[in-house]
Amino acid sequence: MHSEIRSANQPKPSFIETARRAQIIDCAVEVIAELGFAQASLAQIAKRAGVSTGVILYYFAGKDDLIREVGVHVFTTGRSSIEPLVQQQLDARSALRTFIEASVAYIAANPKKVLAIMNILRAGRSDGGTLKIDPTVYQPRQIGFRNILEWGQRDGEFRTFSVAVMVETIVEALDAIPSQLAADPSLDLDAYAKELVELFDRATRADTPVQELRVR
Amino acid sequence: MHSEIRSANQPKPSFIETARRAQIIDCAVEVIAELGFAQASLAQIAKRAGVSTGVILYYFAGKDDLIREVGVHVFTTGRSSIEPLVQQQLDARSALRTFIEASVAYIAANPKKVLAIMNILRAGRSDGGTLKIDPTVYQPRQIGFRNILEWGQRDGEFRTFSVAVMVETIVEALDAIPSQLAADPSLDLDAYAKELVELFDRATRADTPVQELRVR
Amino acid sequence: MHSEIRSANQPKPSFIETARRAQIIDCAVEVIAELGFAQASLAQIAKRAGVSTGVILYYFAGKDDLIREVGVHVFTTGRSSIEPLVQQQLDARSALRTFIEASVAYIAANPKKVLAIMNILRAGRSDGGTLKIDPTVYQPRQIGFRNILEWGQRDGEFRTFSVAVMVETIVEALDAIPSQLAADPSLDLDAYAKELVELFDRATRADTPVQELRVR
Amino acid sequence: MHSEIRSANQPKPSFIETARRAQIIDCAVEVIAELGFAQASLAQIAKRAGVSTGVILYYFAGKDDLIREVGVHVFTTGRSSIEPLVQQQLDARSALRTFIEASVAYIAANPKKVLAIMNILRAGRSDGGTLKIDPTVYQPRQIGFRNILEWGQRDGEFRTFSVAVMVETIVEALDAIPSQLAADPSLDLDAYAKELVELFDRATRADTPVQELRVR
DNA sequence: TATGAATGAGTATTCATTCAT
DNA sequence: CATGAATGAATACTCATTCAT
Repeated sequence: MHSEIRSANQPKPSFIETARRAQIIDCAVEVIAELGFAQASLAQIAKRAGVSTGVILYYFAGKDDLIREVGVHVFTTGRSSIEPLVQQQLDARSALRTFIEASVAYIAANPKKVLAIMNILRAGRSDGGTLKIDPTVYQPRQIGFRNILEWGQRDGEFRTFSVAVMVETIVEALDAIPSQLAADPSLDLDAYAKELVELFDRATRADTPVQELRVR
Repeated sequence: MHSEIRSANQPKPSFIETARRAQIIDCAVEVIAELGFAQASLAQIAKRAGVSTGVILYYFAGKDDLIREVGVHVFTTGRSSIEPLVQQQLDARSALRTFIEASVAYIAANPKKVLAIMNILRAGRSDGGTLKIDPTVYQPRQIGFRNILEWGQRDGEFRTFSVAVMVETIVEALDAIPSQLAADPSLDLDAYAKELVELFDRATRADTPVQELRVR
Repeated sequence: MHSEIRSANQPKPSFIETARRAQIIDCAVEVIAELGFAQASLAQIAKRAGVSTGVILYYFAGKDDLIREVGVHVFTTGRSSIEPLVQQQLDARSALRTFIEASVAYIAANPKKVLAIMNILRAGRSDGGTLKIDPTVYQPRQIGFRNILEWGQRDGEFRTFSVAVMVETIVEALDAIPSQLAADPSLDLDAYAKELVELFDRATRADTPVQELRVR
Repeated sequence: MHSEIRSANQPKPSFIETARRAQIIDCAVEVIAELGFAQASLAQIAKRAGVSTGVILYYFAGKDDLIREVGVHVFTTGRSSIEPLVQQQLDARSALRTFIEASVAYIAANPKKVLAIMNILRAGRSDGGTLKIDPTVYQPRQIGFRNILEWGQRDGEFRTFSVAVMVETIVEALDAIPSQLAADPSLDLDAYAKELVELFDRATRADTPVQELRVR
C-alpha cells in the first residue's frame, strides 16, 4: 500500500487515498514552512492534519517518502504554472524574462509551498547522505533555464558567458525570495521581479544591439 | 570556563584551552560540512575530535554556543581576508569586483568552513525561533555590498536599481558556490569568479560610458 | 495524549490508557517511596513497570507532569477518605481528633503513597524554583486544620494560640510518620494516633472546663 | 589526605587545611540552603568558594563525605550552643522549655545552616540507600529530648505519654521552622518559640497541679 | 482504513570523579 | 596544594517506526 508497492500492483488509487495523500502533503508543507524542516516531525504534521501519525505512515513509506512527495508536488505544480507561459515566448530574451516573472508570481501565489521546499532543500542531506529531494524533481528548472540561455547564445541575443554559472545565479536569486517574503510579508514581489528581470537581462544580453527591454 | 563567563573574569585562556577550542571548532566545521547540520550531533563532533562529548561541553556552554562560535570564527577570518583588499579600491566598480573575487578566493581556500556556515545558516531557526548565528556576525557582509552599491550609484558608476535586491542576488550567488564545490571539487573557481564579476558588472554599471571592464 | 491536551479535547481516555497511567503512577509511587525522590529516575520507574521509558513520556507530558499527577492522586484519595469523616463532627474538638485519626489511618492504609509524597515535597524545589507539587493540591489539608482550629477558638473549645504555628506543628507531626513507619514497619499506628490526639487535644483545649476527652 | 586516611596517620591538620575545610563547608551550607540539595553540585559549591572542584575532592573523600561533614559541623555547633543552657535547668519542665527556646534561637542565629541541614536530611537517601548524614550526628538531639521527657515523667512533672511520639513531634515542629523562615524572613521567631513552648508544656505536663508556666 | 500503543535509538546536558601537571 | 582537563555514566526527552487491533 505504500507508494513503492503501490506503483507496482495498484494502478488505481482510491478517491479517499488521493485525498488523504493530498491533505497530508498540504499539512506537511504548512508545518515545514512555519516551523522549519528540523521542527517538522511526523507528530507535528499529523497533529496539523488531525490524524494519527500512523496514517501518514500508512500512505507514505516513511518520512523520507513524504518529504520526497512534497517536493514532487510543489515542483510539479510550479512547473505546470510556469512552463506554458515560457513556451509561448518566441525569443530567448522574452523567455528568460517570462521564466523569472512566472517564477516570482508562483512564489507570490504559493509562498508556503515554496518556502517549505526551500527549507527542505537547504536542510542538507538525509542520514545516508542522499538528498532529501531527488534531483530529477528539481533539475528540470535548471534545465529550463539552461535551454533558454543556450538558445539565446545560439541566436546571438545573449553574450558569451558560462551557462552553468548564470543558471545557478538566477536560480539562487529566485530561491532567496521565499525566506525574505516570510521575514517581510509586505515585500513587493512585482517590483522584485522587475529588478531581477532587468538585472539578468543586462547580465545576459549581447553588447551591440543596445535595444531596450520593453516593459510589459 | 565557558565563553561567556570567560570573557568577564579570565583574561588569559590557557594554551591547551585555545588549542582544544580551535580543534573542536575545526571538527565541528568538518562534520557540519560533510554530514549537514542536522546530522552534526555533539557525539559526531566529539568522535571526529577523538574526545568524549563531555569535553565539548567543558569548553563550550552548549551546542548553541559551539555553533555560534563556529559562525564567529568563519565570518571573522573571512572578513579579515576580504575587507582589506576591498578597502584599497578607489572606485565602486573595482570594489565590487574585488569583493566578489576575494569572496570566491576565500571559499576556494576554505571550502569546508564556508560550506559548514551555509549548512548552519540554511538549516533554519532554532527551537526558540532564534537564529543559530547572530545577524551581527553575518550581516556585515551584506552591509559591505550595500555600501559599495550605494557608493557606485552616488558616483554615477552604477545605474539605478534596488540595492536590496542586488545585494541579495550577489550574496546568494556567492553562497551557492560551496555546495557546488562540494559536489564537484574540480570546479574552476577562478573562472567562476570571473563569470560572476562580469555578470554583476554588467548588471550594475551605468549605461552611457560603455567602458570595458579591464581584465586583471 | 498528554494530560493537558487531553482535558481539552479528548473527554474519554481509553481503558488501556487509564490503566497504564494508573500503573505508572503506582510504580512511580513505589520507586519514590523506596529509593527516594532523587533516585527516582524515569528509567527506574519504567523498569519497575516493565516498560520502556518512552511509555511514560507517551502518557505523561514529562517527568514533572508525572510527579504532579502522583501528588494529585495521593492527595485526592487521601482527602476523600478523610474529609467526609471530619465533616460529620459537630464540635471542633471532635473534628480535630477525627482529622488526626483519619490521617493516621490513611497513612496506615497507604504507607507507600504517603511516603512517596513526603519524599517529593521534602525534596525541595525544581530547577526553575517552582514547587514539584502545586500548593493547591496539598494546601487544602492545612486549610482544613486551620478552619477547625479557628472554629474551636470561636466556640471557646480551644484556648488562644497561634493557629499558624499549631497547624504547622500538627501537619509536621503527621508527616513525620511515613518515614518512621518505613524504618520500622511494626510501628503501632493506632497507638501513635491516640498519642497525637491526646497531645494536640491538650495543646489546644481551653483551660476551664477540664472536661475529659472521651475515648472512643 | 582525605579525611578517613587523615584520622589514621596525620594527627595535626595544618592551618591551611582547617581553613579550607571550614571555607568549603560554609560554601556548601550556603549553596544547599539557597539552591536546595538537588541543585547543590560540587561545581556550584566550588564556584561559590572561588576554587576548582578538585580542591573540594582534595579535602573531602567525595561529595558524600563533604555532606556528612556539613552535618557534623552544623549539629556540633548547634549542640554546643544549646546543651549548656539546657543543662543548667533544675527541672524537666524548664529544661524542655529551654531546649525549645534555644533551638529556635539557634535557627534564628543560623538560618542558612539549619536550612541546609533540613534540605540534606529531607532529600532522602544516597544511592546505596544509606542516609546522607549519620544518625549518630543528629540523634543526640532526640536523645536529649528523650532524657528530659523521661526525667519529667519520673519526677511527676509530666503526664504519661509515649516519649517516642512526643520527641518526634517536638523535633519535627522545630525542623519545620527553617523552611518557613526561608519563605518568610519576617517570621517572628520569638513568638514562634513562645507558642511552641506553651504548646508542648500543655502537651506534656501532669494534670493535677495546674501550676502556671512562668513567663521569663 | 485508521488508531493508539509501544519501542529503541539518538539527542543535549549534568555531574562526581580521576589524574597529570 | 591546587588546577584544569577529561571521562563516563546517568539524566530527561524526541522521534520515526512497528504492530496489534
